Amino acid sequence: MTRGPSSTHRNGNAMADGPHNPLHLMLDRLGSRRPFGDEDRAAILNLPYTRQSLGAHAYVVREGDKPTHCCLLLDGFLYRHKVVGDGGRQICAIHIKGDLADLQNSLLEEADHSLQALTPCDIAVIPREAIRKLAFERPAVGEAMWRETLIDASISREWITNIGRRPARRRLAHLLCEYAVRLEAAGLAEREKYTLEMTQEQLADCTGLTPVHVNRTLREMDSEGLLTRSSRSVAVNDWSKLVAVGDFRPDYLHLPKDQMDRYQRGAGQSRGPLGFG
Amino acid sequence: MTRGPSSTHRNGNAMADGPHNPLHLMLDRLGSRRPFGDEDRAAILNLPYTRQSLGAHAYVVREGDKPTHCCLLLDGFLYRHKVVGDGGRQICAIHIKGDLADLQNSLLEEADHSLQALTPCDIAVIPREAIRKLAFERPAVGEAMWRETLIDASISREWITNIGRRPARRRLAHLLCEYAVRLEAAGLAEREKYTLEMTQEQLADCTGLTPVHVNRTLREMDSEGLLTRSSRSVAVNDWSKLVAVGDFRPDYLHLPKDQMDRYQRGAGQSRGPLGFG
DNA sequence: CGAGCGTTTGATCGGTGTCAAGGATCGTGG
DNA sequence: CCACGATCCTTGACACCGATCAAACGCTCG
Repeated sequence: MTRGPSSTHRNGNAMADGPHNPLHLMLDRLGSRRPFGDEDRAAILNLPYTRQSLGAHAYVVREGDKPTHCCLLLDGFLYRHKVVGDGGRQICAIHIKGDLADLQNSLLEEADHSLQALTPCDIAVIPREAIRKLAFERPAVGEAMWRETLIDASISREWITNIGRRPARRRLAHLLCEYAVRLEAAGLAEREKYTLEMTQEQLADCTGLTPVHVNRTLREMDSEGLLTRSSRSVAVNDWSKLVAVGDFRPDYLHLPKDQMDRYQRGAGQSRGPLGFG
Repeated sequence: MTRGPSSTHRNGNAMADGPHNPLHLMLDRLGSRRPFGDEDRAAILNLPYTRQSLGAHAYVVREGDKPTHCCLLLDGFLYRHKVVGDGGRQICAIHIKGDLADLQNSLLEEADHSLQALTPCDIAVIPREAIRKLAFERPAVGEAMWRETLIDASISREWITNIGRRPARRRLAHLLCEYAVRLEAAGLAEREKYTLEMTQEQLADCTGLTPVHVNRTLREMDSEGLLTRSSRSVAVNDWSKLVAVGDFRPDYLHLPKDQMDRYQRGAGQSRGPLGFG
């Protein structure tokens, strides 16, 4: 239940940019908007890190911890959540391969929420001091990291809106759209056919609903032909319809422009009133 | 309804740190955790800015805009909100005097939500390029600004949790606690007696409830003696009880340590089960 | 084959939303 | 200083979405 088993260690050195350095993932992510110069690249690839494997449900950070490291997700899925006084759990973010899952812990002293493995994961754990040093010595990298945290915050705002102002159907559809677009944008799946690595209980914790109600709603959407489920995988039968039901506009994901165009108007709707109640 | 009337202009110059420079507010906020050196201080105080007065409901930024400036709130209250397809509004943040209300717009190209005046406001509007330049040339300042955005994100996560997993009573109580603590921490009011600059409709838009239900719930809390309302001001009769009802733990606000101690345990409860349903 | 977990289903309850109307308050102009 | 309109607050009756409780079902993996 806590930290996973296998763990290799390795430090920055002259061979840092060998092809199997997992920090390439971080480099790609941070450099996606504007490519880095050689020195910036080298600085990222020379970051010290420890590689770890986590079993499902393993904690990376617990609420209240004073984190010493940040976490780059190399494979699998992580989620972040908070717990309320009566035991309820609220998931406030899902992370996919390539995400820097808790950059905020590099500057804030105490973790205000927990970070946990959704599926078995591989992560690279980077000392928070190294992250800070990099951020402030190499402005281009610092900007990219700051930017990542800002996008994370933008997604949080959309979740607030989703949970606060959309009924269950739309709420779930919106989550499915977001998940699909992020997976596809990361090159991990097609937006119309992917594996949803969440139980219905976890979906409920993302959306502020009950597992039972998630079940009924999903089932309803399935029987209407909106989507097709089998075990954990989801096939979206009609993307533009799902977008309409979910009231989904991807602007808040702040994707690179070329990617944005693919989602901008799944069916032509944008700000107008909603179809497909 | 849009931008307010009066507007003086002024640029960075040798007299920048005169006593009436409104950027002192920014300096105090950013330097609250760790004081700046002289050069950092000067760099902040020499930032170019334009001063503006806004009427209530005036927009500073609209969703979809490509902002060219960031906004330092000198006086009054601002709020940020998103609108869903069927017209519902969700407020996702409240800003008080001294807040840098939309720092994210310094790095993200397109505003993913609107920024609007809750009350008549004075703001200083700073070119986004100047903010970026400052952030990356003066690491100590950049770190403080990044940190501000991270705290903002932390509050967003708490709102997700509040809206997603707490019933109306707790939800409202939580919001009242947060507001009180932030006001007091900024030296603007006492946490047990302050003016709540929001209509019940706006409270509803913060909490994902209906105005009618906000009214009943508030009224119920009033008649129970939890709080006393008169026009817009709120007197908290029993802080520790409100904290208990609101399931409020202030850690997520990441206040400076000395301030934190005052709120940490209003009544001794912390993670345990809740009293006062 | 059994245990454990996740899904499905039905019956019922209750918290919040909706609709509608009346009352209070406040700023503004006559 | 009063009248007026606009905005906000208050209240009641009722509807409904989603929660709760409880049980059975179906995978999947030792």
